[in-house]
Amino acid sequence: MLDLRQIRNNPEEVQNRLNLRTANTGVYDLAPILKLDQAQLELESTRTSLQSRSNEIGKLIGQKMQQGATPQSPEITELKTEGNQIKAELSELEPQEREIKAQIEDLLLQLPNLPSTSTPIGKSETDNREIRTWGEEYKNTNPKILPHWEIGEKLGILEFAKAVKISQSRFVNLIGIGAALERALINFMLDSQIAAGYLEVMPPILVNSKSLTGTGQLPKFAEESFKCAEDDLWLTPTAEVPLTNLYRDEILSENQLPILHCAYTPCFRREAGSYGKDTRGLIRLHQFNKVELVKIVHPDTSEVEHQKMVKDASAILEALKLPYRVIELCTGDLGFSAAKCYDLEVWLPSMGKYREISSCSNCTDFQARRANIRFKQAGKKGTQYVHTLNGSGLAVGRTMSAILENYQQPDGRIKVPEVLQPYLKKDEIQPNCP
RNA sequence: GGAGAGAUGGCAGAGUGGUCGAUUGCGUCCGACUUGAAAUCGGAUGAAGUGCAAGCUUCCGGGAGUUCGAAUCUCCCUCUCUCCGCCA
Repeated sequence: MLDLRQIRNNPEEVQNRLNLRTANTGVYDLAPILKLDQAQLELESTRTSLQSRSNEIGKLIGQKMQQGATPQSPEITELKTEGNQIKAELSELEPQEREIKAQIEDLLLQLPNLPSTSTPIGKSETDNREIRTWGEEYKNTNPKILPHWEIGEKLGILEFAKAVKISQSRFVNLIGIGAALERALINFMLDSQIAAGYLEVMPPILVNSKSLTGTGQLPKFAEESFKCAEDDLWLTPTAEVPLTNLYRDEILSENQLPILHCAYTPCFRREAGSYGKDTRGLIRLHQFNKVELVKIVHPDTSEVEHQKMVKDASAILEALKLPYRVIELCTGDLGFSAAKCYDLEVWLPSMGKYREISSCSNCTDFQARRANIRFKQAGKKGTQYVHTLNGSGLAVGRTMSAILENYQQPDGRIKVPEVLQPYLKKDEIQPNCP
């Protein structure tokens, strides 16, 4: 959520920065908010002075009664009459003001974060900026390489058809060594991030509406998540939701910061509107595994912590010797809650291109404001909003697909990345191997 | 699912109609003592809105009501805990 006072005090600047997110202006319009805000302030000042007099009357009556006045005495009845008049006026004003406040809140919840001033300006993903590439020498150059879903089915470790029978398209069964490889990846990723200083959490995977609102998935992107019909619970689309909301409505002390968490969870996405895309393989499933990183930090440190988080995520790719590149998203491609975002993209030989495998966002105070996560500085009055960051470390299924392709040998065997061998207790995967 | 109890400031926990944003303890901060620290002692310390400020207003799970006046009384809802049942 954006700061209403910032909108009020610098409407043009906020509007301009919002416009950087879209090719056409007018998508985000502050005018209705400004208008409602003004009306609310006027109502508030009237209401406040009425309430002030009402409080005064209450105190006066209390005093007079203690001094011996009876409830029937003229001075008391006069005050009571005035009190009742004020009450009548307030009963008109209060609902109006509440309604306006609710409208403002609704509108604010629809607005995305302001892009950071350091985010490159651009309209779409084609304007994203490549920061660096890594691991050119590890790219698989075999011209007859099979896409991961084909080699996976051939090896008997990925199975798609029966997943459709069990649930729907966009689900997969991992079989035998395939399941073991997924587990190995999860464990390796978690162990690495724990060593990097993140505290592991295994959170609830069903989360309530407040949590999804706190991190920005609601109200705007309700159609992206699976909802449980009978309860106010949703299947979490990313562990960012439970991890960040661990601290919702809390006032932390400065010395608790930074807080670093990692978590493995399955993630669930409806993928509404992406029916034609990535229909085969592990790239775009309704359910996928992910190891997530979340940081709750002091605002002064969020940029540094963001850079570190990108390092922590890319360390996994480097340990696995998977070629990747880092791109910085432009203003037009930025996610709803992010002010600045780096994507890690892994090389997928079958597609001949890099595909997103991690997205590391600095959400500045945007989620903190929605989720009401603040901290107190010792000896300082008041509270400040923390900054929140999140990043994948990494998407497990996409990592698996990158391994099945980049480590694919001409005879169809898959070499197991060295760092995974202790986890998998194998150095290669071949057809029907146990 | 049945029965009961509860929800108060960073935490614990008092407060059953009037000056209560709320006793107290812990925590935190400042100071004294000390070579330093601990202990001890003294003082300060909730959040939010608005305003240049003084101030004013709101907030005791959420909503509605009674009243001149509600943390306190009434009703509804949500959540938590305990016991029973059921299941893992």
